[in-house]
Amino acid sequence: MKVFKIPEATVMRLSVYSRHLTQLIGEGVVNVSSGEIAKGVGVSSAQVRKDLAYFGEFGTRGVGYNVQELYSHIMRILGLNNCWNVMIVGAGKLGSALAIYKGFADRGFKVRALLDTDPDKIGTKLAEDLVVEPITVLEERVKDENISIGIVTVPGDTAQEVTDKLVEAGVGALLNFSPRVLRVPESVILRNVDLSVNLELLSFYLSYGTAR
Amino acid sequence: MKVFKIPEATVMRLSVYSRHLTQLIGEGVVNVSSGEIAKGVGVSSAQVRKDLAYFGEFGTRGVGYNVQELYSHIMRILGLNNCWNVMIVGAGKLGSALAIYKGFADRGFKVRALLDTDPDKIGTKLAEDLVVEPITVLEERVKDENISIGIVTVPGDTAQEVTDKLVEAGVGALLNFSPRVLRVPESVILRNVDLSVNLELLSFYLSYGTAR
DNA sequence: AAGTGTGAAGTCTTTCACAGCT
DNA sequence: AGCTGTGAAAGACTTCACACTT
Repeated sequence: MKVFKIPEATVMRLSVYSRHLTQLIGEGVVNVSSGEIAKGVGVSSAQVRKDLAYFGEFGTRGVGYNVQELYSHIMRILGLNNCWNVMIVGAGKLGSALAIYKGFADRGFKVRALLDTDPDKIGTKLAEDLVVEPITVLEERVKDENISIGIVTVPGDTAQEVTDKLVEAGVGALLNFSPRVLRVPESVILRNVDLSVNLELLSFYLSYGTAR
Repeated sequence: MKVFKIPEATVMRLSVYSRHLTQLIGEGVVNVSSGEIAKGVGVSSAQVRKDLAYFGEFGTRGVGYNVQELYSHIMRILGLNNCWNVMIVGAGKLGSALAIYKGFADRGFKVRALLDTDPDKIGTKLAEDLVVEPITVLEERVKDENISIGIVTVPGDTAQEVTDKLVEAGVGALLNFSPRVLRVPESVILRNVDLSVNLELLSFYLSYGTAR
């Protein structure tokens, strides 16, 4: 399969489309047009078609898309046709919240381990099969549980250190919630979810708007 | 002040630059070049200069930027030279975690209220001056506390309802953590932080990578 | 000599508009 | 008649490269 460079924005929209389709499936809708999807998720219909066109022809001209079929295609494209094992490092409020976040489990992301350095947190039971463990078991757990995704929820000053350990242990992708720019090898996929940046964007647009 | 359309990416990078500058200030650095900032945050030096150029000329040719001065400029640009009052609706694990997230307070975002419908959660004390309140006080609290930013951390099925209430009450901007596409009037600023979308992006790139 | 500020070029992304199926 | 799939056009963003200032 020759894959052209896919815009990141396209992949993110696919994820959104797929969730909209879940909803349509729940409502028993069988067919849907690009225009209807577009309306449902707030983009243009041409955008929807272009996004899908990167991966093939999933619709029928004059008719639209079969909801169930399109959903399956997108889930496969996103690599969500089977589970991913996840490790979270940092069992603070945020890490703990993410560890039991239902939205992840629903989409096939299984949090297999939650680590921290704080002795007070170690041993805390968050769910039937999830107990906070010391960070010393990181490498062992990554290997035993076949972890491919690491989530970093430690404070900024230890984020790079934790990242290095995760990379060293062989994790292939990282989701960084710390407010630091992390350095990883080319081969490791990194995404930042900077919560403050998002609020600051609102701040900017609020300021700009009121200054008018 | 005639403001051209500023790319969203530029605003997000400014936020990142400002945090990098905080670090430099801590280290006692007085001057910094666009190249050094670029290296520190992982973008090109031309990008840094271009981003700043949208807002004025802050540097000295041949020398660079005064760290403290540039920091102040960026903070003002971002509207962070004074506080923003924030309300969080949804006191689940995520909402509660965000409510006491230090990263927000550090940057001038004050969480003045945390609401929920669940009687079991109402009354829970999260901090000295933060107790979970019933959602019925939403409008009153928005007005009394002069709330301009709402954070939505309720499950998807009530997200639109909560959003409507926040908009009705007069909130100017929303940060949506629910996995739903929200409808808001043109005048209200909306940003989505879809946690699953970010993981699914990793899933996609992992799948694509391993399929090679 | 060093490093900013910026038009111009290049690249990437979205929208347009219509041929081609059903 | 309706809606997809897609080249071509438009638009947005990034990088280049260099004149200009200290």
